[in-house]
Amino acid sequence: MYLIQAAVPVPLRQLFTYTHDSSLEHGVRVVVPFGKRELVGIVMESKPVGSDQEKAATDGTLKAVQCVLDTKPLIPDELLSLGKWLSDYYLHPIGDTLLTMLPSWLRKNKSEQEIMSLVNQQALKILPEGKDALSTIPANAKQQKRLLNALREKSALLSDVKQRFSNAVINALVDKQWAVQYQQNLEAKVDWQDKLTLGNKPIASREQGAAIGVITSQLTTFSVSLLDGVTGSGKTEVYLQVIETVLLRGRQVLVLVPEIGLTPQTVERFERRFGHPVGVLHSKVSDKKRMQIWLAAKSGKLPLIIGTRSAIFTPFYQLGLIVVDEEHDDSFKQQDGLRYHARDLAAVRAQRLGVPLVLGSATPSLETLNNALNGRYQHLHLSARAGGANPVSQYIQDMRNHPVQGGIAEHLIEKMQQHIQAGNQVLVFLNRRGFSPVLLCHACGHVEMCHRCDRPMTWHKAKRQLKCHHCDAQRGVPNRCDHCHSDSLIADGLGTEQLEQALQGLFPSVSIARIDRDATRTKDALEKRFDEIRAGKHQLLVGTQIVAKGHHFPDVTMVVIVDVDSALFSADLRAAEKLAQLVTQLAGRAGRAEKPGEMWLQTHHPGHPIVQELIHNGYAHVARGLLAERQSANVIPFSVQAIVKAESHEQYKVQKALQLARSALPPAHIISAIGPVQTLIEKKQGRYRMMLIVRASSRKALNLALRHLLSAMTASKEAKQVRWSLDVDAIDLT
DNA sequence: AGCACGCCGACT
DNA sequence: GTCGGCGTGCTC
Repeated sequence: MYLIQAAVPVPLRQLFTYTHDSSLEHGVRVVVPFGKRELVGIVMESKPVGSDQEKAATDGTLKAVQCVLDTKPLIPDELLSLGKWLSDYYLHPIGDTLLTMLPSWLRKNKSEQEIMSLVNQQALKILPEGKDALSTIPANAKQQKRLLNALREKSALLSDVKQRFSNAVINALVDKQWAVQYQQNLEAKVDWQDKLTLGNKPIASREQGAAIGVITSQLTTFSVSLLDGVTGSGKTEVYLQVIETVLLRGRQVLVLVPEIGLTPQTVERFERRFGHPVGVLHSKVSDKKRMQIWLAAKSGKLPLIIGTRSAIFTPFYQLGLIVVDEEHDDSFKQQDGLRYHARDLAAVRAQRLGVPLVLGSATPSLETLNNALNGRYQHLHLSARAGGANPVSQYIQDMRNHPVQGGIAEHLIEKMQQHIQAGNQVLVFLNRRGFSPVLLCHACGHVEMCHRCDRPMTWHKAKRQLKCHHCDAQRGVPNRCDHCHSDSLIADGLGTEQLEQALQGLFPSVSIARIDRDATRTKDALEKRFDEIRAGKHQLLVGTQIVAKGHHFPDVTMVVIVDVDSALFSADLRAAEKLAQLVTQLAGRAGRAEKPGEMWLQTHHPGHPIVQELIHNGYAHVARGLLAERQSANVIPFSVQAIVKAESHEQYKVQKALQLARSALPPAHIISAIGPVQTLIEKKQGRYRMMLIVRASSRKALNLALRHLLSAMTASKEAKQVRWSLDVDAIDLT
């Protein structure tokens, strides 16, 4: 008799022990009874029954494994141990962690046969008659000729062919016996190495060459390189050439991209370069396809995987390199359930496998930049822009006492008019990230601050009060500015919708395109909107974050950033970093060499160091300045943090639960706790929300403290009455 | 998370 | 007199 410890998909931080008449390997899936239910569990430990005590348990308290789904483990040890690490680090239940990591096919009660049948794929290959026919094929059979040509060098999976050719074309080739369908075993030995088309590459610039050289000289050990290069400096070419070297050595490559960055064009570029299908993973890939790619990557059949966040959980036969493009992008952090950061996890995986990690960005996150500056990461620079100098000049619009219409300075409205009349596009950008309205003096720019925390007070319109989100101090709204005694106190609070309306009033004959999450719910709607913009259907573009990601706007010659101040005076300590990244990304994406553009930042604080640095010295300087501030305030990345969030219909319950959480923490000299304080969005769907920020100087101390907190929370009645969650390395304060 | 048990209000 | 509301408790 054996004791089997299994991870079961429930939100409980423990394994469950079952009995079985034989030993089971780690990673084997089993069906186990669980309460009144049957669940698919994953074997984590297996040992023979030893002590009498254990023997007694086998015929009493323990239940038996119901059935074993796999004859050999489908889940490799590497993933299993990564799962354990994740569960420990993010303090997330192990069963749910594995659930998040694995394709849904493995979590459902799918038999081994059913899963393995996926690796026997229908494929299409050309016959000698087909090759002969290529020269004699009638001119009107265009598609048939195209498909034959595609098959000439190598056969293709039927599912891939079907995406590009109709059934009629495929059937025609089979009927004429020019091509034949056959079973291809995707688990067969690695065979792509000699099929790659390599060497077809542009000559690298001196800087690119240097970066490629540094990375490829150490492909057999763990290292992290930050590829720090402005938009258009050719980061992708560096990736491609490094990837080529890795593939040549028979190793696989994983490329992670932000959610919005994975376009068909990107995939095509990789496929064209290497002449081999790429495994593509994102939220829209079907469960079946996902399972296929998972198996193909695991067996070594797929040389290259490109995917979003969750692709970091792909198993590999022999991984040789991980690339994370646009590493600063927040979409790499999962915001619910297992709140992992794919970029951080990429570093963990690369280290465990002893392979290099390349992080690319024009605007590196402060976490990554700090690691590059302190020498933990290699810092590789690409400064040259392929098309010459940055075509966008940046200016400050001083808003103090300046007449404003619809949130835009009159001076800029005139300029916008000129640009539109010249046949160009104008982009009006509203920065709403980490937005919390502050009380601002329109005459002098003074912002009402908390006397205790020296942080801006948040304006609560309904309660007619100012509140500090750091210490919960509050006071009434003053009538006059504390500083210059002017009575023109204003609160910013414009949304994209209102902005669009106001602009339509100002420019009645102009077509306005709104680009934000609300207007473009689906990815298709977003693509469609971008196509319209490229086609010149709209002259005025109004957008949020989303426009700064991935897309180029060649006809935009003027960019207006409406509200810089809300980022300078945000309760979110990352707001300034995000603003700097946005402005820089936008500047890189608007205009082109022969059509120089201008960018305007509207602010009541023209002298603010962040604004000044951004305009005159660029992101790299701002980022270093922000890092220095973070260091003196001893916040991330100079300390580590986690956030406990709670919500309930009753506000006092939220307070109580988080206060209990706080009281479970070690003393203040080890851990500093802030809160319970307001979340940036205080009430959502009728539920009051608050958070407790927990800071420590080391990951170890934080982890330990959170374990105390967790055991107190799971045992307490107060916590059971609220919805609560724990977010290690949290970046979301909403 | 599910899925039970359990003890109080409006219905055949 | 039952049906069903969701509070509390357990799952090897």
